Amino acid sequence: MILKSQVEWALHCCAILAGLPEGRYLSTKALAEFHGLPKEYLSKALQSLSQAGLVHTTLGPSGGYRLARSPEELTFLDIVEAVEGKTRTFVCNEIRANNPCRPKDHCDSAPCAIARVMWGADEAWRQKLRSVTLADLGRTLAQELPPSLWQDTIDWVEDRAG
Amino acid sequence: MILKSQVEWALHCCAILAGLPEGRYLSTKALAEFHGLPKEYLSKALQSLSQAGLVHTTLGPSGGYRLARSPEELTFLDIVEAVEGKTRTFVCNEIRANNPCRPKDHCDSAPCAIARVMWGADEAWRQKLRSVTLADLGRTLAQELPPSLWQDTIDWVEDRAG
DNA sequence: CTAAATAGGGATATCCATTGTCCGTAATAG
DNA sequence: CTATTACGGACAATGGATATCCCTATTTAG
Ligand code: SF4
Ligand code: SF4
Repeated sequence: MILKSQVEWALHCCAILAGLPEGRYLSTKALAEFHGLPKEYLSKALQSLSQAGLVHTTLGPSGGYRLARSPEELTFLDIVEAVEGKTRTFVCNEIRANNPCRPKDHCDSAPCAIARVMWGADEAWRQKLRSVTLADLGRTLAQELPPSLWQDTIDWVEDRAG
Repeated sequence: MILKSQVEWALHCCAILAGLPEGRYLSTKALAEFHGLPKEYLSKALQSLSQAGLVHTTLGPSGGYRLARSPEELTFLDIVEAVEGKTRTFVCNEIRANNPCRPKDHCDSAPCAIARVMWGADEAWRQKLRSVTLADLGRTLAQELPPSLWQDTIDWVEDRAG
């Protein structure tokens, strides 16, 4: 059970978009070149972000993507769920219904204990992702990256932004 | 990103094994019939449990599986990791290495901030699973299931146990 | 106005993990 | 000895993830 690589791509792209000057847009082409990713396929991930309403887009030359909300209001969970979907990682196939001892008219009112535990763990995972915003990530990166690399990256983005 | 169904199967089988009288064994065949699952494939899941040391096995007629430890010492995480593996759900492909601004001699000492957040969420998920034991599950089930069904199931298992 | 660049989306091919089946081998109980 | 079992290797079927290609509508640059 491994998250799709599109999740990593989307997170990186959002991290870059978070540093974009107000009102500017960055194209799929620029994002793909920056990360060394296949442009067409990365486009699918960005479309997921767009459909989820996390980013805003414009067409034409100098078009592309920008964040739809402030980095303070965009969490890791938003991005992960946009790409990976909101389905819980544990699916219950109701195999308890096959229990040969069970009377035919028996009807289960509630999800069983096993499913509840698994869903609880799933929720803990989501809660952790919900607790970190893009703004938090930006602060950490600014602290940890060598200042020159950080500045060069900002310049590169600004240069390619439409 | 969805857990394999073998995880659900393994959890259900362990729940049954937890109710097995001391020293008795329950075969793949019985477990498969009880849950309405393909015997050969369920066998793979049980082999995973065996390789992880969670269950003890014997061969021959009246052979099968029993728990290797007390239900108090067996957590959901043990079972999930035995079947699903211990690999973290977020894999880092080091796409930051493709950043065109990065000097060629640059060497990343630590995993980046994005990966750390994702791995933190993964750990929260595991921690939650680690906090529930098979004994906890047994107590919940005994409380929630209709007493007659509970008793019938115990009898069925006892009848099929070698 | 025209041409180039862009997001979006459908169709398709490839790869790979999951799911499932089959069979041979060694061990063990009766 | 015989039936039953766990175990493991080989293999097929399925489906989701990955990746590419191409067409369309829209918008900006010139
Ligand atoms: S996880 Fe619970 S609800 Fe789902 S099949 Fe198993 S017993 Fe039933
Ligand atoms: S998640 Fe972090 S370590 Fe992994 S590729 Fe992205 S930046 Fe690099």
